Amino acid sequence: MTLAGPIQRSTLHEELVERLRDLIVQDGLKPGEKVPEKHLCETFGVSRTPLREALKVLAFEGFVVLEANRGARVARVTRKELEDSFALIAVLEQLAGEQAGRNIDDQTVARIEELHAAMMSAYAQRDREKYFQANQDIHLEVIRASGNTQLATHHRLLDARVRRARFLVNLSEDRWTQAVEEHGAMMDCLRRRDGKGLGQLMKRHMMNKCAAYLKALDACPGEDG
Amino acid sequence: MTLAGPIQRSTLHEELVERLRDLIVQDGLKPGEKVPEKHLCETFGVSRTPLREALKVLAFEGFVVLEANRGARVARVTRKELEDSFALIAVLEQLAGEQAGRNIDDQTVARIEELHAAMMSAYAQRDREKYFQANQDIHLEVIRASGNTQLATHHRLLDARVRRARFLVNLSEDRWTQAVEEHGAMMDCLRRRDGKGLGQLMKRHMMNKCAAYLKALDACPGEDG
DNA sequence: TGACTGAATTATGAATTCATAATTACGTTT
DNA sequence: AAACGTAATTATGAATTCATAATTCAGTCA
Repeated sequence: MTLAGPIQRSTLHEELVERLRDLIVQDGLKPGEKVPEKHLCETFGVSRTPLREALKVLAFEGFVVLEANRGARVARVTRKELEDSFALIAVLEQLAGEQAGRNIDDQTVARIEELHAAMMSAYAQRDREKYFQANQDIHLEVIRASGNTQLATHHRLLDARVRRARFLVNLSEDRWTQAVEEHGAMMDCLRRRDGKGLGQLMKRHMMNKCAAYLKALDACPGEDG
Repeated sequence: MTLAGPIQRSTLHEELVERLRDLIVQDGLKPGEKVPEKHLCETFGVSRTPLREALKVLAFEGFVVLEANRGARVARVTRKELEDSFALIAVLEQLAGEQAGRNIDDQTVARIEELHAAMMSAYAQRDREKYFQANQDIHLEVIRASGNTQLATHHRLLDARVRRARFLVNLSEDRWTQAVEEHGAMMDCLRRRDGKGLGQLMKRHMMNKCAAYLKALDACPGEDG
């Protein structure tokens, strides 16, 4: 996982947006810290112009806060904001489930079955990394299957917003078991093309996930207020 | 985009984001047109740097699309995107209604009562301008009352996305009557603090609004594909 | 010794400059 | 005259420069 070093892509600022966001999400830049423009320019090997364009985008996404003539600070994500974001993600996933129930094709269901199997295998092996990846992919596939591109866009934004919390906490054994059960129920709905049921399960699943994160964050000292 | 913290309108690029978005929403720049950087710099009296920073933000908001080495074009909002956006707005407003039912205080209810009265009076006088304003304010108050800042942020984004459609079509007499009835029912729920009911009504209200816009756009030639 | 003032330093917002990619215009060839 | 290829023009992405706001730090005075 390389976070520093020279870069190349179509436009510098796009790449910088990704890099900086990763830096923040993966806690390379701590909340409340001011973003050191000069230093980042040197580590990335770019001038200030594309970096500042990237900061404008990140400010819009909510990862940094711009203060007039005082540059950018990494945004503090409060517990309340986390709750709010999860509440939104929950209803977005509910909608995704509902619409996916109507629009999904057999091929996509088959792909999700595969991902689900991979996830279950990762669970059996207690491979957190693999589990998270498969889990994430399943949610993304359902969202894609909803056919609602706006939904996908906003979900991506919100997901990035809570990803740092996900990075900080380790899910408990109990929650893991519960999550696996929930995913099993979701697959049942998907096989029956029961969008309404799937939507409700996904919403509930998200709310449970939120509760688990908040509980874990309580035990994580120094995190927000 | 955090709503908290000190407001800074003191930077050029922020002002430019607003101005350019208004330009697009109010059809000053037509969809598909390329954004004339140089010309806009002259009319706004700024250099290219802040303008380009603003374009990056607008690209992430979805109002323009950036093509590598070919600058920015005004995004085409297809009928499908409009439908998708409205579907999202609908579930967001549903959530807002639900949460508002729990959190709202008497003072806010009173303010909404006033706005509702103003809206009804505008309806009686067939004053579209006033009606729209009061209508918009009511929705915003409910969203604010939900206490969910993330919800407010994303709603604002989506609303801007469909605002151009709102700008283009004139609501029909029938739809107007229907909308007023729906708002009446919403007020009833609000008085009873019935969040669940309010949420359902708001969702339905939005879906009806969407249907009305799409129908009106069908009669509006040259609009999307 | 500690708080306050003002100069020096640094960082930031914005303009300008520069290199290069893309588009247009023109001339050649068939 | 039409199509292709090349040169000139234009527009774009990024670096650099510049003016100013903010911060730091030294020196002074209580």
